Formats: sequence, C-alpha cells, structure tokens
Amino acid sequence: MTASLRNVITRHNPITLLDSSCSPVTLAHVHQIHAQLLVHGRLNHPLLFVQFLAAVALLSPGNTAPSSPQHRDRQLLLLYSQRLLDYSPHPPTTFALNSLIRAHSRGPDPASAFRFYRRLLCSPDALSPDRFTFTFLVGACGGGGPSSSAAAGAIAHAAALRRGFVSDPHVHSSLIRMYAQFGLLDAARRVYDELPDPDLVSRTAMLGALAAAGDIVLARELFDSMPRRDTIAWNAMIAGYSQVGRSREALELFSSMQSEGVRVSAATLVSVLTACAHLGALDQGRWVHAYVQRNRLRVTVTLGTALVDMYSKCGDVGRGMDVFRRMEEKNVYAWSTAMSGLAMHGAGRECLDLFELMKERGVLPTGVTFVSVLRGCSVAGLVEEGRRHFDSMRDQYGIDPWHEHYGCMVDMYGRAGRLDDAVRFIDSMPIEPHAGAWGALLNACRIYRNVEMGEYAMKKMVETESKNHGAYVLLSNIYAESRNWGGVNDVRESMKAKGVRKEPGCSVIEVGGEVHEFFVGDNSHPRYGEIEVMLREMSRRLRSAGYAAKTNAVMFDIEEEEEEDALRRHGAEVGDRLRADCLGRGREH
DNA sequence: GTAGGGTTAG
Repeated sequence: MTASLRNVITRHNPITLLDSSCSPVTLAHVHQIHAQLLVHGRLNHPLLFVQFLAAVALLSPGNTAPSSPQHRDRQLLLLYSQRLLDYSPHPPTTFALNSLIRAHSRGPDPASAFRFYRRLLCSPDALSPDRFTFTFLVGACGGGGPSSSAAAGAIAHAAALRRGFVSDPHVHSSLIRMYAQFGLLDAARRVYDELPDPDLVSRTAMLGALAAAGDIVLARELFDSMPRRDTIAWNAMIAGYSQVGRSREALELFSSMQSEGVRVSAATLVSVLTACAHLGALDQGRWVHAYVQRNRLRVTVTLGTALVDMYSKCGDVGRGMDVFRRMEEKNVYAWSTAMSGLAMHGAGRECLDLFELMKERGVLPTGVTFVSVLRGCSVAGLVEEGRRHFDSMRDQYGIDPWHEHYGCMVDMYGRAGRLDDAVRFIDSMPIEPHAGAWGALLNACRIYRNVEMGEYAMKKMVETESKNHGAYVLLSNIYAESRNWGGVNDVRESMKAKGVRKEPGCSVIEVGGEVHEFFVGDNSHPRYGEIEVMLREMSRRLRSAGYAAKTNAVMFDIEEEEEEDALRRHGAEVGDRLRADCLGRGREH
C-alpha cells in the first residue's frame, strides 16, 4: 500500500480495515477505505477528501498486461478517482486536478491528462494551473506511449511559456527530457539555453539528451563543466557511453566515480553491466554482481535483467539463469533477456519453454520477445513451431512482424536446409526484403554449398544495400569453400571497383579485469611479444591435438601465406573457438 | 498536501 493512502487512513481514522502489508491495493480495498471514511464523516473535510482522491488516482500507474486482473483494477482505480472528483461535495481545486493529470501521465493514455488540464482552465471556480500542473503535463507528453506526441509536448510548452512557468526548475528539466525523448535535440537545447544558470537537474537532463542524440563529445564537455555532479549526473554520463557502445570509456568513468568517492546506485551498476556485456568483460561483470551482494542491494527487475544479460553475453548463461530464477519481479524485459541468452547459446528448447512459462504468468510478449522465440526455433531446428509462433504474432498479439522477424524466418528455413522454402518465404513477404533477409539466405547457401542460389542472394543483397560488405564476404566464402579462387578474386575486384571496404575485424578479451582489443594485423599491444609466443605455443598444441585451422573459407583479403598466422591472431570463426578452447579454460562456469 | 535529471531485452 502506498504511504499516502496509509496516511489518509491512519492519521485521520483510527479504525482501519487494512494492515500495512497488504499490497497491491485493489479496488476492493479502496471501497472499504472509502466506506470507513464516509461512516466516520471524514470526507466532510475538504483537505482529507482531496488527499483520498489523490491517493486513489496515484494507485493506478504501472505497466501491466492489458489482459491481467491488476490492469483492470488499475483502470478502475483511475476511473474511481475521476468519479470522486465528479461527485465531490467540495469545489475542485488545482491540487485535485493536478493529481489526476499526474495519474494519467503514468497511465496507458497520457494524452487524457489534457482533459483535466482543460477542466482546470474552464473551471467555473476560476482555478489556474501552477508549476506542478506543467511539470505533470509535460511529463505526460513524453513517455513514448501510443498517445504521447511531440505536438502535444509543444502545446504544453507553449502554455507553460505563456503563463511564465518555463523557468521553474522542475518544468525546465521536464521540457528538456520530453524533447529529448522525441529526438528533438535542437528544441531541447533551446529550452536549455533559455536559463542563464540551469541547475544540476536540468544540466543532467541536457547531458542525457546530448548522449541520446549520439553527441557524446558535447555530453562529456557538459559533464566536465558542471559545477557540481551527483550520482545521477555520473550515471547519465556512464549510461551515455554505454548506449553509444563506448563501453571502455563507461568502465573508465565508473572507476573515476569510485575513486572520487561518489555514491554508486543501482542505476550506475546497470549501465556498467551493459558495458561489461558489450565487452564480454566477465570478470568485471562478476565484480559488479559481488558488489550487489556485498552491499545487499535489492535486485530490482532492471538490475536483475542487466545481470542476466551480462552473464549470457559473457558466456555464462547458466549463472545468468540462476540470477533470473531468483528475481522476485519479472517483466517482459527480464523474460526476453533470459530467452535471448538461451537462444544465443543454442538452447532453443529451453528458450521456448521459458516463453510458455512467461505466457502462463500473464506477461504479454513484445516484438523483441518474438525475435528470441524465432531464434530459439531457428537454433533448435523447429521450423514448423517457428512458423506457428510467427503467425501468432499478428493473429494473437496484433504485432506486425519487423524486418528482424522475417530475417529470423529465412534463417530458420535456411539452417534447416530448406533453401527453396526460404526463397518462397522471401517472395511472399508483404514488405520489401531487407539486406538481412538476403544475408540469412546467403549464409544458408554457404552452409549448404549452393553456389548458384548464393550468387542470386548476393545480387539481391547488394541491390538492397550496395555497400554491405557482409554480402561480399559471404559470397567470397562460398567460392572459397568450393575452391573457386577465380570467384574469390572477382568478388575482391568488384569490391574495389565499388569502393566497398571490409571493416577490419576486431576481437576483445578481458584478462584480470582489463579489456584488450585486437584488430587484424594489429601488433601495437605493449605485451605483443609475449602474446605472440603464447599464440605459437597454443597453435602447436592445437595441431598436436589434431585441430586443423579452417583457412579456406574464413580468409578474405589476406594473402595465402599470412592466413594461418592471421587466423591464430584473429578470425571471426576460428579466433572465437581458439579463445573458447584455450583462454576460457580455468574459468568457473 | 503534489514535482524534475540517470537504469533492462533484438
């Protein structure tokens, strides 16, 4: 039960039917409380009446599946508070309407917050909006829900401007965040520049806006220029680095944060875990997990999800599932993350079992969930089941498949060797196939050595995305596997002619908490000499154990004699195996 | 009596 509602009951009414541990509060509870308050005549006090109204309105937020009983209850609670307002024995106040605007800003239809704003303006009691009104109203426009819109946000902004509230610190920072949510960086900046000396919160909001727009350099400049930085400001900067994939900088900043003695929060750790997941930095990720346990931090859904993701992406899916099982609350993010981890590690059946469990628990899948479901089917070779799930997306959940889902389906048919079905599937697509769909087909052609269809897929892929080097590399590998060196050469020539460049491959490994990055042919590491000696030794032992490097298909754009050498240092396929076989040993799994 | 900035899945 929320503190505010408890206060209403206990402070003013000694007879309470409710014990403080009974949460969540349902409509039935509210009826009981309402009855008690009425019986004791408490609602005759305007102040208590409006406090009750506000408490009921604010019980409603939360993202629950539309089909769940909690969701219906929450909707009804919102309606209940409106009825309280409609049938109130007291004239409405700005406070009461603010509460409803606020409640709607967190609900499923934030735009309806405007209904109460209008009611405020048109009220016969000459009410006027205050700084709270605009903070809630602007907040209702962002959020990214189905009814949030930048146009509504601009209207709220204009109204706040007309009434002189944009320099209120709360309104100011809400405006910056709202515009940033719509990707309107310039609008956010204009608001920001309006104040000569924005406070810490507005600065942090602007920092976040810059980072979200990808301007991490400016974000860092703002961060460095801040006269004061609290935990949230640090979090915003670390999250910014994590989100744009500058994971090492995220970890570096986290380390400075600690040496400066700034308090670390759960949100900090979530961003740090994202960075660890990106880098495959298992040791650092484990350190974060230990930190959580040592400090007895509550494993919230967000933190738990980040841990599951980190363990899965760093190769320890078992530990990830341990964390997942222990999580108290599991939302669709948590389930999708766990499913993605299982699919990633080839545990397709387990991924699908988890999907069934998730539905049983009343959690509604999203498009992202279905990406994991289809991957699970793909890796487990469950073509028919995959097809059923794919069809259920639209039929049962009203989700129109995205490019990713079509790509997964092609991959599924392709991996199963059903190349003709894959092509038929592409032909039947209601949207224009993207490079990824052709890429999946091309990859299947490589697996099943179908040169002719591979050439066709390559042609289509290049038509869709002329600079996609992946297409060239895949086709070149097909030629290489069939020992068609002329074909390999042709691909190389045509890449040169079209100015397509293959990005140098890059491997990342973490040793003793430090992340090391290696590009193809890169010998700039300070301990390169030692590494080289070790690689030779590993190569020798692998050979004596009967392992033959698969050089024919992997190589691209490298001279034959360099091949095996380069493979040991790098290589998408073989490099990973080397790493898993040799360096990964000794780690606890 | 109400409020703002940072955190999770492809």
